[in-house]
Amino acid sequence: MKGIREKLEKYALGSVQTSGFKALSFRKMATEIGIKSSSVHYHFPEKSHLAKALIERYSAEFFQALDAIAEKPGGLEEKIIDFFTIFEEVIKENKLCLCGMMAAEVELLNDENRQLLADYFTKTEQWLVDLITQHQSEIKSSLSAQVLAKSLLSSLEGALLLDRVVNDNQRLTAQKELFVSMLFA
Amino acid sequence: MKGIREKLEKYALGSVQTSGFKALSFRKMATEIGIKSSSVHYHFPEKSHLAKALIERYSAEFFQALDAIAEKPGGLEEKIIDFFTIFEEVIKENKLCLCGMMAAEVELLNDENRQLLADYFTKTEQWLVDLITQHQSEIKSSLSAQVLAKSLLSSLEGALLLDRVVNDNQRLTAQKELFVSMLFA
DNA sequence: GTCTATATACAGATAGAC
DNA sequence: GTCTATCTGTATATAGAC
Repeated sequence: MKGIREKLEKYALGSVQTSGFKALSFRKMATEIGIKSSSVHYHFPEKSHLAKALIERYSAEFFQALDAIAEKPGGLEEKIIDFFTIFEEVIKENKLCLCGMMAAEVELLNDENRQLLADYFTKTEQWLVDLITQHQSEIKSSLSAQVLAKSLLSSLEGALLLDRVVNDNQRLTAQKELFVSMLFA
Repeated sequence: MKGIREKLEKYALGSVQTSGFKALSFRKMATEIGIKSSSVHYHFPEKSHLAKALIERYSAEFFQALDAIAEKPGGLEEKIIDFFTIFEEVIKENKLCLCGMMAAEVELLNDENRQLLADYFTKTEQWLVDLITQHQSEIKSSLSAQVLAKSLLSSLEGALLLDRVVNDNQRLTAQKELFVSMLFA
């Protein structure tokens, strides 16, 4: 079947966003999909290959969503709020951003996957820098676009991390209030 | 020996802050300290007991550091910068906050340890709320102390998470610049 | 308090049949 | 592509000697 690899990745993605990469086993994946663990190894010979596939897949879908935000008509405030919405959807499912989760486990990853993870963060920051720069006239902050971008992304990842533990979304809400107030109020 | 438990906790703390709780085994702890894994079970019958000891120990030392900041003479800006410094020391060692790391692994913890983890974050936020409220006249932000506290703590945890992956401290620096600018500039 | 020895379960990974 | 079977290593945890 062509769909098996797809099912494996889908399940693995949700599992890692919930419990982390270390806690995911080929046996659990196999049982969940209804095949044997040796068959999972056909699709992903080593677990690091699965990690790579997950980071690449998650990154591709994420940057596609960012492109959609960038291309939409509307001002910066609307686009920033759309950016927040991506993270709000994640916490609603009691998950973390895949790359935020794997960032905690970075010491367990090989060099290639560490680089893919770093790329996810730096490219997202660069997307924010470009967005802010294009709408520079709409904001009142004197901080550089670089500082705003790095602060915004790490603030959102941290808010997800803590909100899931405390079981609300107050930190995500607080971050939104703070950035909207600082940039547009 | 009385010092064995101490050595075990010290090693475990550093290991979890680096690689996470799931990746730490009683065997590694034992080998590191120079005893057998069965002896580790004498001190911590189950792994969850170790998790509890680590969270409680880390929290106690952290809140002690917060008390020292609160009792020191000086204005709010100085105290907030001292708060940042705690996190800067962590990233220098290429580690995460213990509770930030375990927040990623919260689904693997039992209810008691989840509660201890949630307490760490909410108590720290409350400490920040109290601090900000006491120095309300020194800040220029119109945001509530609650929003500022939740935003500040989660921003710092997120900055640690991302800086370790990208292998610099630019996000921690950006957060400091943003908060100092927003509150005091 | 630490040891040896062991129980039981699970991990990633591979060989070879079909 | 998936299977059975298996290898090798590791995990948490316990029993009982010293």
